[in-house]
Amino acid sequence: MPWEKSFDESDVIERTMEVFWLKGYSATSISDITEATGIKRGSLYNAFGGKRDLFVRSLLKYGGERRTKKLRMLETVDDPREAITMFFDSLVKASLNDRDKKGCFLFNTAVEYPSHDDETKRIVTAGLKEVCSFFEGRIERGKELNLIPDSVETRPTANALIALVAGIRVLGRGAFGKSTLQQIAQQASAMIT
Amino acid sequence: MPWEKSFDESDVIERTMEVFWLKGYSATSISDITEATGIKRGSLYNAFGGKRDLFVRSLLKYGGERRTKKLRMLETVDDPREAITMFFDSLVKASLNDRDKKGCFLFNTAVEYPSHDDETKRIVTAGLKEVCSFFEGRIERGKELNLIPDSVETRPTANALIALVAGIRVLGRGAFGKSTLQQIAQQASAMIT
DNA sequence: GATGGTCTGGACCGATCGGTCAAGACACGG
DNA sequence: CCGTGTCTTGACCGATCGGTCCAGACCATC
Repeated sequence: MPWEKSFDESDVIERTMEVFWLKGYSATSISDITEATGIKRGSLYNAFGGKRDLFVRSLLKYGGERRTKKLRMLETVDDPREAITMFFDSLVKASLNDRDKKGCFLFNTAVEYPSHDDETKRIVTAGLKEVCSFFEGRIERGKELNLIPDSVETRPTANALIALVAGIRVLGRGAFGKSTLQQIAQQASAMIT
Repeated sequence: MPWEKSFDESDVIERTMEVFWLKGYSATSISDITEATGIKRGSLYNAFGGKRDLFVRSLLKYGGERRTKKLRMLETVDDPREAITMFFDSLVKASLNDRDKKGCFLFNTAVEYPSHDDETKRIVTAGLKEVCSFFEGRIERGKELNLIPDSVETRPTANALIALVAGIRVLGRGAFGKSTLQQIAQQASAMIT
């Protein structure tokens, strides 16, 4: 058979993801993507389909490579309180190092809500639930180990934590500065003690 | 002099605001606005300028009429803890009654960050600071009245509260349901006791 | 009722949008 | 070295984008 593709699909999606991540779905044009990837229009459509397909692939790649890996790694930390604290610290660190102020692809997409179809919404919701489950799991584990008091209610606290994540990611897009984000992370840790 | 405008500018901005609020800046077209307002293209440009001007006017109207009025009203409540609780309750209620899932215009805009110019960013930041100041003021007042313990740190707590507001508004756009939002609000109240 | 000013409606503008397509470049099996 | 089938390229498509413009509708003034 004939002639392989001249590019690596995963690389192209990675670059595509960064454009969508920064500008959002509506404000990103196909031309933005061809410029960012160096792939010409026709090849893009031949390889991936249309704009929506590129977006969904980007979202899935974001979830699989960034979020899931990170959460699995944190679940190996002995002290579940530390796992949660580390999660928030890395969040703040990521926001401060984020020179383009991209924020979090997942939350950005959640806010773009009405521009997206059901499949996209489902992916976003699943991603958020995954983080939520991580918090719940760590809180429960902390109770088992008597590191987190039973007075901490698992579900409400997990939900509040993910709300704080949303806050850090949204406000970190430019509205608020370093010390503010750090204080939010500090309060998050305080919720589980 | 001749002939007044056939429409009320404030009404037109109100309808325009709702379109921007729902769809965001990039995904909203001038045609969307002419359809929502019934005002023809030429008149719109004659009266307001361009798309960006319409957006800024919408943002300012949102801040002045919705946020500021509400905060002033809540500041008259005797118990500052109750003022904060009421704020979160009304937030949850608004999110649940929000059939279009518009969320909060301010946070939606904050997430659309790179599509906007400096003036817009300034308006958004000022709006968020206003809410933050409200929280700080209420917490301080609560301490004066010995209703809020001194162990509650004013600034970090205020920042965490606004992060929770962001969370409710973002997650309330469709990802999470009623009980989740209520639990977040409940945790917010718990932070100041 | 003629004049002068503002506002309205909608045709029109070039640019750009997402998407298509056909011609050519290329690597394989025969 | 000739098909055969895939991938690349850039021209091209109709639709829509934000924005402009002007003829005509309209009211106040004289």
